[in-house]
Amino acid sequence: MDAYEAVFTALAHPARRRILLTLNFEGGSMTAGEIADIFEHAWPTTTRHIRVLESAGLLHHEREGRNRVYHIDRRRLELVRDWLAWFLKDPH
Amino acid sequence: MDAYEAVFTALAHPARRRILLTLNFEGGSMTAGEIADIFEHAWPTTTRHIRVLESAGLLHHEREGRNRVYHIDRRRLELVRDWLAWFLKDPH
DNA sequence: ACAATGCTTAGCGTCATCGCTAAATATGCT
DNA sequence: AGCATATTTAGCGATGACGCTAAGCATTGT
Repeated sequence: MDAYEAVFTALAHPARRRILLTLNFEGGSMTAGEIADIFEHAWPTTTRHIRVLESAGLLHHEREGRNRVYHIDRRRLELVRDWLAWFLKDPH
Repeated sequence: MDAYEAVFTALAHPARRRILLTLNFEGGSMTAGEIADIFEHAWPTTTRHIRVLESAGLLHHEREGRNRVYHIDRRRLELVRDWLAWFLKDPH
């Protein structure tokens, strides 16, 4: 699966966009539990969304005791910005 | 369906991203047939992709004889750029 | 009026996505 | 060791996305 494909697919679901936004405004790092708490969804549902984001390279995680702390990778979003640049070259 | 949802969903499929890119480089306008020709897909498949793009507001069309000419709406892509801005505020 | 061209609509099959619940795993606490 | 906490993995069911073929419309040309 190529990079664009993975990233655009990851961004296609509102829950996943919301995870990224929340993570962003919380400073870039949150535990799985904190992320799960922003949704009404059952936790495993959120776990899967997180996995999609992570395998798109938009997140990565590290263990911290029994928590997993997820970090946003903002650089990965530049891929989208770069794709957009083909269209929005001239700022108007 | 809200605007972000429609646009991000539309961009999630490689065929649809390719339609936009091709349209962009061909000057912004192409007939349905020209668009269909860039794919191996059966024509109705492309018709549906076009419809997804159009209902996301990324395309609109007009009749011209028996052709339908599709135009890209680049302004609609600014929605994505604006969403990205939350993350990529400081240019780096 | 008829045929050809350009394109869409209808409808089907298959596979992926997304929600769920139940069970497993890993770490920490007593 | 045993229990609680944090989180994932497994697996199910419903719905939707996406490919296809066949049929339908509209416009143009003879």
